[in-house]
Amino acid sequence: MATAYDPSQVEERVYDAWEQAGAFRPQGGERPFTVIMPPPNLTGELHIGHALTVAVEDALVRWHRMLGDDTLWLPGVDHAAIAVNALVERELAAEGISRHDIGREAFLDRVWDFVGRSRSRIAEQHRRLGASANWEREAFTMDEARQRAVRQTFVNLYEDGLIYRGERIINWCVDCGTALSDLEVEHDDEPGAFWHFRYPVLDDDNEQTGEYLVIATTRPETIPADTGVAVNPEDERYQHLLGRNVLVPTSDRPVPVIPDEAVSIEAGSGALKVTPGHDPVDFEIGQRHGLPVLNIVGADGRLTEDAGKYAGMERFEARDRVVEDLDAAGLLERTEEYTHSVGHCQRSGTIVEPIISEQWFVRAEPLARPAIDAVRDGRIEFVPRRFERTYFHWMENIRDWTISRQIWWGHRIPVWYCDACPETIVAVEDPDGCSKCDGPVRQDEDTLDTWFSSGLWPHSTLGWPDDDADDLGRFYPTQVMETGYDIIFFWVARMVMLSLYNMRELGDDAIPFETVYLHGLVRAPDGRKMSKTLGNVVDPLDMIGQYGTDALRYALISGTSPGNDQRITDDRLEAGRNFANKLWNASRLVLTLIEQEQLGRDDLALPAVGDPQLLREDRWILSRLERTVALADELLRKFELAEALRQTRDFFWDELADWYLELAKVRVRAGDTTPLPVMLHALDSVMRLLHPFMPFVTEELWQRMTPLRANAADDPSQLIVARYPIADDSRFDDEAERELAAVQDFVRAIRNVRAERRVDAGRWVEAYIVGAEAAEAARGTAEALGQLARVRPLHVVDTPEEAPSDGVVTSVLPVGRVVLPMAGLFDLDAERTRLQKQIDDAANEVQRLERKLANEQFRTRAPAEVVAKEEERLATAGGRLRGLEESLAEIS
RNA sequence: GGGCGGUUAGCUCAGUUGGUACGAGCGCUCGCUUCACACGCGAGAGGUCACUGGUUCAAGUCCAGUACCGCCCA
Repeated sequence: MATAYDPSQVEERVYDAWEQAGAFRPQGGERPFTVIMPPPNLTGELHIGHALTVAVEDALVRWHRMLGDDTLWLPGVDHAAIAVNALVERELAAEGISRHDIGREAFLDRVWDFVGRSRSRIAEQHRRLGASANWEREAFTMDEARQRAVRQTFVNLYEDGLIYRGERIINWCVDCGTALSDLEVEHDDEPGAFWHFRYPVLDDDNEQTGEYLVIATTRPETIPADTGVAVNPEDERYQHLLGRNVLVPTSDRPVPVIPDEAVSIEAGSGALKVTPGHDPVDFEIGQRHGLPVLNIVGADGRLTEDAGKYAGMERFEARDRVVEDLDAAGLLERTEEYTHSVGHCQRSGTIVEPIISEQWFVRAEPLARPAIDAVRDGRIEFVPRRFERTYFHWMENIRDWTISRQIWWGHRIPVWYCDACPETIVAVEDPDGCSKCDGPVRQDEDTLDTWFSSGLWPHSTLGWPDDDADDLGRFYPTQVMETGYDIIFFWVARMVMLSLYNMRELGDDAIPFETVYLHGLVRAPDGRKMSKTLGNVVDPLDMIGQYGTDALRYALISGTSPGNDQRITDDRLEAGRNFANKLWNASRLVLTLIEQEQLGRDDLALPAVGDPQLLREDRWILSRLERTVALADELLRKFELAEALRQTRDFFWDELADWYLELAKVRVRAGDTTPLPVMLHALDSVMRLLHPFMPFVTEELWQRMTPLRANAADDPSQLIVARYPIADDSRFDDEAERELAAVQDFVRAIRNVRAERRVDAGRWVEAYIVGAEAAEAARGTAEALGQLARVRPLHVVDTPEEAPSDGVVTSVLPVGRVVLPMAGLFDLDAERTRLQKQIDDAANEVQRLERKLANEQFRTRAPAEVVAKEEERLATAGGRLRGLEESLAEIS
């Protein structure tokens, strides 16, 4: 074996072996454990966030697979309609053509080319990350099965009156050339201006009275679309103007002054221009007062004919021109700097334009109600819990969902219009002609929001709506949906709504998943969000190249806690690599020793509980192992992955490697091979415990060790499908744990004295251990204890009187004391200072405890166990103090 | 404007039902080519748990408020 672990020698080979063995397929079992992977976008490479998703989901999946559950992790890819549409349009633009030049069919051919390449790349990257996903079931939001699911859902919703078409004010992205839902608009505060314009007031004959109504706006370019001016009905300043008209200053068009509660008296001048065609709030005001709607911004962001002299101008250019013109006309009263919230398209970053447009909508409220109930009554649980509030808040204030998009890549809306009659046909199968008059039909040009199809993911991937979908019955509802908290609304909420709707025949089991586990963002080392523009993105494949997949996964898991962001730094990756290397070397030690001793399977069977072959340190490490197994199980069940990993790591490194292997080595060198079965068993368990987190190195080492194990015949040939450890509490051994804690204390105390007194690290010194009740443990482990502390000869005695008191350095511990004759190295002053310092510490401790126990309130109100514990502490500290004082007295 | 989260060792972060801060990794100091591992071993230093007040025998942990940082929604 090499002296260091080299991931590049292992990972690819191990992954292929798993896949060839069919280990990623559901293996059968009593309970299903299903996780549907959040489908990455078809665009681009996997980023570090995907790596976290894989690390967490794969850990859960591997754990459940090893528990013997019927485990399915179903991977897939999302077609990312707007993004991919734009990407291919950019490719075309580079060739100097637009999608309209080549037509819908040719355009989609090009997209499908791209799809093929991109999907295989994503799958390949997942393999590098070690994802044990069932690739045979890989799904795509645009494949045939998913197309059927989308159409069926659309038709059902339409027939139930939950999908409608209408003219509403929607968010329009001029760059993407499509409508967007509210969620796809991101609001940012931006510096802008508040322009105060004068609107001439008219009398009853529509003649100017010479009075002006001042109106403040951040969007002067929309003035030509004003169809009213609103004031608060309570506003004293404007009572006389109600019912009058004012002149729209760009257009010399009279519009009425109307009262509306929505207008704030304090904001601006207290008068609001009403532009129903270009503002959602104004749209509602306009509806209440029957104001006409003018649309003056076109789909390309340029002003339309209705904008009069501004027609044809780009919208922001028009803004400048309107300001200039009105200023020149003396109608600009003043300009105020103003920071306001501006909506941007999530994809393109372009400022979104609210416009009136005919679109398809989902009536959300009826779908939201059962979705609220499912979480309210606990059928679905969020981890961490606090996100349920966020979910409720959104669901309870839900608005209708704009689902049509004016792009070509995506699920085309399954609606046909008859050319010969007014009939509209909504159907799963393409109709041959009009169902009413048999005339020719045209399909709606638009496609659906990507999230409409991803909202069906938990059931569409399992075969819905096919009646004979075995997977649906076997794996639905799924157990865990693991994803980022940033897509609760986009995705999680919609999966709940649409799954409950489509699967409603199942009653309480219609839920798409039982638990929603939400991870946080992975940030750059400086705490900022990673972004391509900042240039601080961490590419997971680079990290794998440098440190190995296990190290990357260790770094991600150890830094994650549900719902919280984390930073990824080289430190963590190094820690992961070092840990893998430590596992490698500990295993190398054990394998080498077994080889040297020429032990066979029969010699390596772990002795049963109570077998005298097991010494106290054997019983100790086995006890600690079983406690770690119990703890890891408890933590994993609570989704506390980082803590489970840490506890296992600590057991392995701080107890097994640092102490047990060191103790055992001494015995083996002395010709006692009985620690080897214990070492082998402990390492075997550690590999199993860690496999979900660090699958490659554990699989590799386990396979090297397992042929040696006596009960290996019960095991499969690969760790990935072996059994996860279950705590055996008959191995718990409080006595051995107490005794070994004492041994560790003795060794540490001697090492501490040596370091403090600058004894050369290699030099052997004589020492006395005064053990009291720990004497037996010290005698039993004397050989190893001497080796670890580099002590020879070592005397274990029962009372202080049996140890020398002249020229010695003493440490008094709760479990006893250590005494080191220092001869030439002895320094009386230094020893007095040493002892005095220990006395001070002990005295402080005694004083603190005495004070606490003297408090009558504490004695009467605190639980008896707590009081007893404090009393015990006092006794120990008191004993230690007396011992120290005796030692000091002897040398004074 | 509403909601949520954060503020614990120099840095990044754990601390689940209130009972001596078990803290961890990295960094720092000192010493080690100890025959598994320098991707290592041993010994150390380092914290008024943001602030104020309250509940309690006892608060990093519960309650009220303040400050700063971040996120989401309107």
